[in-house]
Amino acid sequence: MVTIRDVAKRAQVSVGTVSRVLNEHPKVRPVTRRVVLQAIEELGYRPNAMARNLRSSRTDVIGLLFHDLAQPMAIRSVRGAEEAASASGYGVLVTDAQGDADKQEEHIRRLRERRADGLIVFPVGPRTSVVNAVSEGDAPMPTVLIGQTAPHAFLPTAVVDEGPAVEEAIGHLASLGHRRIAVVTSRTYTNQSRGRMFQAALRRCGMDGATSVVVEEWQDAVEVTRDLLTSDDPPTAIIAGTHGLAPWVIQGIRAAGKRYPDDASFVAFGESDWALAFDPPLNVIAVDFYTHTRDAAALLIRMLKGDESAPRNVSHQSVYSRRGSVGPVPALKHSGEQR
Amino acid sequence: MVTIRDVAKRAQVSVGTVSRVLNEHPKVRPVTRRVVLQAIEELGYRPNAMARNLRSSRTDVIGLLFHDLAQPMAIRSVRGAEEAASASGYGVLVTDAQGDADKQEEHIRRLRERRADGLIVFPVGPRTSVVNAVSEGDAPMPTVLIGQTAPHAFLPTAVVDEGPAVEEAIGHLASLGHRRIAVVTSRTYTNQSRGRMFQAALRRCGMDGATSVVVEEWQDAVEVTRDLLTSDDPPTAIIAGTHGLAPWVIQGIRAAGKRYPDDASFVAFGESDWALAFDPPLNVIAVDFYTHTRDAAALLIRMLKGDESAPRNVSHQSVYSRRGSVGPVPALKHSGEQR
DNA sequence: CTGTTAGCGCTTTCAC
DNA sequence: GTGAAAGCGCTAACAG
Repeated sequence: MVTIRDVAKRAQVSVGTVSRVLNEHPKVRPVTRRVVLQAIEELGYRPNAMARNLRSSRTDVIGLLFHDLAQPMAIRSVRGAEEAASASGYGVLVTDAQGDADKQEEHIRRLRERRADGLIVFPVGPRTSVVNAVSEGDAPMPTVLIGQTAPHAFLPTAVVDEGPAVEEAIGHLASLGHRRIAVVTSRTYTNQSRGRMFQAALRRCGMDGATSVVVEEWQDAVEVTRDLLTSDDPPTAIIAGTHGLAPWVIQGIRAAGKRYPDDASFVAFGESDWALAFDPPLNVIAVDFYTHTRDAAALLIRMLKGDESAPRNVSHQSVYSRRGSVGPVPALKHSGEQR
Repeated sequence: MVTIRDVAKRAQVSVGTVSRVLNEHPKVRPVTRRVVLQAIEELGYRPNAMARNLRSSRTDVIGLLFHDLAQPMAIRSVRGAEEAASASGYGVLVTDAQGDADKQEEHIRRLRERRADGLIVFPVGPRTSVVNAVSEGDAPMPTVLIGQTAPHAFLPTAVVDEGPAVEEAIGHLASLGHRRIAVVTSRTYTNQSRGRMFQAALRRCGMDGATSVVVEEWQDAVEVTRDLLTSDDPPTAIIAGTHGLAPWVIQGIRAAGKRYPDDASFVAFGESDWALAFDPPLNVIAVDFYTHTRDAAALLIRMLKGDESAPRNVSHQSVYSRRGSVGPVPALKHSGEQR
């Protein structure tokens, strides 16, 4: 392996000088600089990041910890983080808690051992678990939380503000006469604060709440949806709490012998190209996780660089997109089957 | 920061001994071991991976380099690699070449500087570019290529064997009378060897080739598909060369005022839950990239651990799933519109 | 401007 | 079994 000493020898300078040109220190004579650069070139020298890390106690790596990497939004987040990180010379270490708070803590612990410079977390379970894990030890690990609903008191947060979009969606349903709504969610993504916000919105629109079903595996949503729709008192609208559930809910609607939006309206959280490919296309409540996580990573990196003017939180609003999967409740249409 | 010296002091032993218990060296007296462990516990000591790395010249990190992280299969691969790595105490650094061979080389260079222990690459452009970049310098970086069609001569390869599935799909189409096929692919995923294999299969089935269109952006597939289908001599079957294209092709079919499978058959490369949610569901040619990349990562890790009995390549076959998006060519159905 | 030097925290001989 | 000591390759502080 070719080290900084080899370069120094070849360039007839000291290692200190080589280090200086490597780190773009201003006080290096242009001639010296050129000689060193040439030696580096000739030797094909690559600085050893490990040694550099040890010395500077930085790794230029940020951790990206997911509650569940199987969520369709995850890939957009990975891309966003990778893009922001890459642009600043950082690397992104991706880990997956698989919906398990214990795994989440274990991953945080590992990332601390690896001395990741910072961390972005999509939390699973109570946030305190994350807070404890990142602040464990002497120096807490700089962390940006991906926030559900509200910023966190201790940790900088990239908040996904779903409130207005949810209100709008519920209002839309209410205006079309819907009173009985069912929400299907997955075990790996149960967001309590969203649940509360949701219930509040429902009440405000004159509904007394929604049936909520949590499925273990996404495909279980087929059966769950079918049963819901074929029950004695079926909901008139179904909401998929996570984008991964949407294709299964759609199959469930079909399995019940129904169609949206005529027999039941359908709204999904999350967005994908597929939502537009259906006929009619799907109404969704979604935030752009690519941008969101890119901004979260950018914020983290500003923090890491000691940028005092960095904001404490960033926020993006979810948007409710009206397409074709929501319609009036069947009862209100009476007979005559329009459309 | 609490270091190994602090632990040694507290446990009244030397740093060497602490290091030994840390590394589960067999020759440590159980009593000593316990005392050290206790000191570690009390001090909340976490070994510093950077120092360890420098000393052992291993980082326990593998790089995962994508040709295009926006491909829907990417997330499955990330999960597979993360799972295999995590299970063996490795971390996964994810990078994205965004369809650009130069970026690919740049990322490989960066990963070498970071001293990633190994690398998994979904190559973009000529493989030689990857081979050069990983073998640059004194010690080549252990690398597993994700293979398109065939294993590589120099690098261990995780081969996606698409041959039989493609043959079967083409045969299926041929048996239903299809003679004019169009393939829509994306700029960021153009696989030359697949193209050749494809043409060979077509010829074998008595077709003289397929129209092939490369789109710049996925959504361009809408227009392209519509134009194809409304031309004077439209293809009777459309193939989406990448799963990300499928929803757009579907929209294109609709934009042309047509329906699959009646007016044109449709097959997509790649798989997703959405393919099952359509009515009728989509025929696909796909390999399980979760398993595939998990196995690729496992192979890499075996290599890194010096496992001589590790196979040189691994391989998974693509599968052609017949669902409902392929039917007889319109002309053969004459009038009478069955179904 | 440049050379010299002292470690960063850990693993790993080499003695005892 | 355990301790002492020599660095891994680099950065930064201090002289000059």
